[in-house]
Amino acid sequence: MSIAERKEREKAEMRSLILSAAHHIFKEKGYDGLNIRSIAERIEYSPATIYLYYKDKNEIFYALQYEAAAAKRDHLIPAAAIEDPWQRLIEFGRLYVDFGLKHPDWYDLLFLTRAPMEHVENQECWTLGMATHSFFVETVQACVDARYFKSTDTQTIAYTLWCHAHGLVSLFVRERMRMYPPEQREELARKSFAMIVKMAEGL
Amino acid sequence: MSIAERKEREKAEMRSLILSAAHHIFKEKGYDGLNIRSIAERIEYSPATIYLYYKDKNEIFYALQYEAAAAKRDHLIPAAAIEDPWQRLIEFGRLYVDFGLKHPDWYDLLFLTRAPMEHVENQECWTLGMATHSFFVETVQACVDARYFKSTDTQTIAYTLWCHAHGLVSLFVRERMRMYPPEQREELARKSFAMIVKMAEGL
DNA sequence: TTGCCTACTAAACAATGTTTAGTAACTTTG
DNA sequence: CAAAGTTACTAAACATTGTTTAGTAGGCAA
Repeated sequence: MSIAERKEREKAEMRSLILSAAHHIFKEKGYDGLNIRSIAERIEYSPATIYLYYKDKNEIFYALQYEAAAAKRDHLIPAAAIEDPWQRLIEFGRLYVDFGLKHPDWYDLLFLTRAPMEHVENQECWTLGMATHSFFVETVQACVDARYFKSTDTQTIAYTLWCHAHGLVSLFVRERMRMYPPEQREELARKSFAMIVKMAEGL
Repeated sequence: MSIAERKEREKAEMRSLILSAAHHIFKEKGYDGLNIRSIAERIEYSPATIYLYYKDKNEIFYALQYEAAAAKRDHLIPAAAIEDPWQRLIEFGRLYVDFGLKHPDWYDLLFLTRAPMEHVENQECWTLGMATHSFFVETVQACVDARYFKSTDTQTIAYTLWCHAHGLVSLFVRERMRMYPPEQREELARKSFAMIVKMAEGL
């Protein structure tokens, strides 16, 4: 069965080659510059070959989205080491915003792009995202348990904080902050983050 | 010069006819269902004719975006009548979120779509949006002036509240709330809005 | 060695944005 | 009013991009 094994390995390698090309093109040319022909050209195969390894463009897209979710998780990992739940929550939030501002393309792909959620495919990515989200909610729960808040509505607290962070990053990523001079934007984001922390203290 | 006037009027009517068709198609079939040929078919002209009235698809798109901005402004108008700045601010926020949840397509077009901001065209829409935004910031300023907050950093307060509302609507519009059962989502949004109001009280 | 099967591709198809070249009706001019 | 010019419109084509089809060449099995 060695031949079959080799073939399977080669198949996996080819999928990985395609995805890696897609990854590079996405990083260089963004969402709009990513098309099947450009991937094919980069790996020096015909466009039709791509379809032997991925059902359609969306499947490649989902795979990329998974990479974004993994990158986000990796970015947030350092927060997990912090003992104190309140400090952990703050650092988690800070890293979340930091990820969005440093990797707007990835954030866009995860949260602002139309295509991905339409069909409930892309299970792995959703699962990974949910794990990260659960870690966040658990940290809020730990804060609630330790009486860091007066409120005990973990769900609403978590959701409210998420809304703020997500809104902050989204306005950045989609360039809806034109009313503020470019050099002020990051500072405003930092101030706003500090403000929501202060506000949360009074919860 | 009557003929020239008539021609100008006819030109404006045609532009309006095209835009109205685009509007209907957008409402029925959404962003992806809106294309030049479908507009042409609806108004019973050839696709090429569209290009005699709009430079390209983006220009139609920008015009639609302006409609969305106008719809948003109209939706928020009732808040302006409220005397007390704090109550006005709350109502403004409530109506903002309400608009987003009731007209996800419009909100999407205004804040979540990639195309519009790329070139700094679409001046009128931006101007209209800025006017609405200024009204919001002025209301926050009025609250600051009336000592509703301990903080006096109007800009950061306004931005923080906007981040929350925008994040809340965005997560809805782009369906990133799958972890909550559908029937819980609106309630969670309402609770979160109430929570941010409470949090703002302590600012 | 023969026949099958796999990986791959050229070419085509379909959808959609956009341009070109031409036509018919309307308007101006002499 | 007739000739010339202009305008409004269109059919057809072109370009791009996702996707499918019909094959082909080379490895693999019998």
